Amino acid sequence: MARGAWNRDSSRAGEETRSQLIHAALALFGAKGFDATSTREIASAANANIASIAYHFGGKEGLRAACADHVAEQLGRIIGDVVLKSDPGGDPDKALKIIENAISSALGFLLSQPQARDIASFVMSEINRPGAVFEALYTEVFEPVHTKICEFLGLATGRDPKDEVIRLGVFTFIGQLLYFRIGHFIVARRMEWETIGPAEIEAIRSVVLSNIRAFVAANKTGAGS
Amino acid sequence: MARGAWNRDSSRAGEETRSQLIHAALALFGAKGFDATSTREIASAANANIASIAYHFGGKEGLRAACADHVAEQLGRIIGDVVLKSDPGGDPDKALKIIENAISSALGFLLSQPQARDIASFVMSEINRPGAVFEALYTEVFEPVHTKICEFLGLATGRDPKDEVIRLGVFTFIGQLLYFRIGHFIVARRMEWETIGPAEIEAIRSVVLSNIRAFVAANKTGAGS
DNA sequence: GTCTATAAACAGATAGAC
DNA sequence: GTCTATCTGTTTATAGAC
Repeated sequence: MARGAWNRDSSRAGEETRSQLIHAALALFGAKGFDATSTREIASAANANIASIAYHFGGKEGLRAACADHVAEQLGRIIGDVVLKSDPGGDPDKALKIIENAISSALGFLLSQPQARDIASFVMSEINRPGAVFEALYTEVFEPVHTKICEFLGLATGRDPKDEVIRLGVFTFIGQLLYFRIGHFIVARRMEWETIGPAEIEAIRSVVLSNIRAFVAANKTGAGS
Repeated sequence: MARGAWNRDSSRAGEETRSQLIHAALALFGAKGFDATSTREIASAANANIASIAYHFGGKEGLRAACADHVAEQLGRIIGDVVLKSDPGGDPDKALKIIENAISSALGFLLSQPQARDIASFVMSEINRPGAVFEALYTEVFEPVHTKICEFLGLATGRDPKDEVIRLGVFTFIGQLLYFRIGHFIVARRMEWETIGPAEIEAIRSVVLSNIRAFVAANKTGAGS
């Protein structure tokens, strides 16, 4: 199924409906899962007609693909732009600072934006499903962002960005971030937090950033290895 | 719906069918999701009849609950026993060693056992759904294991196990582990690994354990804080 | 306990009026 | 582009024979 090749949308009203369908679908797919969400629910939530899904996206699968495109674009703006457009200019300290900023803003987005939960759930359910959605997310978001952070981490530690330790290290950073979104309820319960607000995010950020600095210190060339 | 209160299973054949249904369901729920899996598929995979699900579990929801019980029991044996029955005897070095062993075996289980993928997927989809399944997994697995590791980490760092930094720190450990299961395909693609075998697991283990030692070093009382 | 057959509800897709 | 009405297939649950 080709993505985004369904309708030419000659009118503005069509674009509006199309957009509302994507947003409603993303929220429902994220909250309940793709299979558990019926096209009737989506249309109802988007104040649109059931048949409009087939008209705009060719069917439920087309809507899933459109959601993936939307998510890739969103993530590109939120994470990608911050990371991809930063330039440490060869300064290791600046490189570490950029990584810290990227982690901070990613953490803020993941834990304070209501839409982040649905986006994260949607992405999480798609990254274990080999297919067009995975390919789009990987090549458009994961690969470029990971590569760029490896570049910065390589600079910060004085190692080759392609070094296995660097590439795996970046994944351990991402894992730490993500868990506080995935295990949201577990964390809140165990920490005895009613909600995860600014103060709680700050506590998490502090620990994660400390871990990243510890990684850099432990893996710096000349400082042991 | 009360869990496990459906049938008394007076015969051995009944127990056998019941067990096969749980195993088949867990594999399918994990691989495709609860909603995407039909009771027909489950019955077929378990070499049982469709009606047997209603007979043994009262319906599809009862089967989900039975899977949760089975998973809680499994995780209790695999992770829980290793962690819960270790005793560092007040020695900080031994405490760190126990944590390292626990992380190592959890990593081994997550990345090399075929069943781990389905269990992880199943758990992942349930921890964002407040309900009886979440409660069971939290009180029977997550809470006791997390508390115990906090105890060890407190001993290793010389801090109070209830310290916010310790409790959050343990979550960052778990996040690092889990990501290599959740982001399996992303990691493999980016690392240019065909599969994640013993050698690859060893590389991951090395980085994660190094991070944990760096955490302990950075958060030891007397060593800065 | 296990089976077949079927009921009742629901899914996604589509034809055709407007 | 949007709507109603409907087609076709599938779902879970269940009744009842064995």
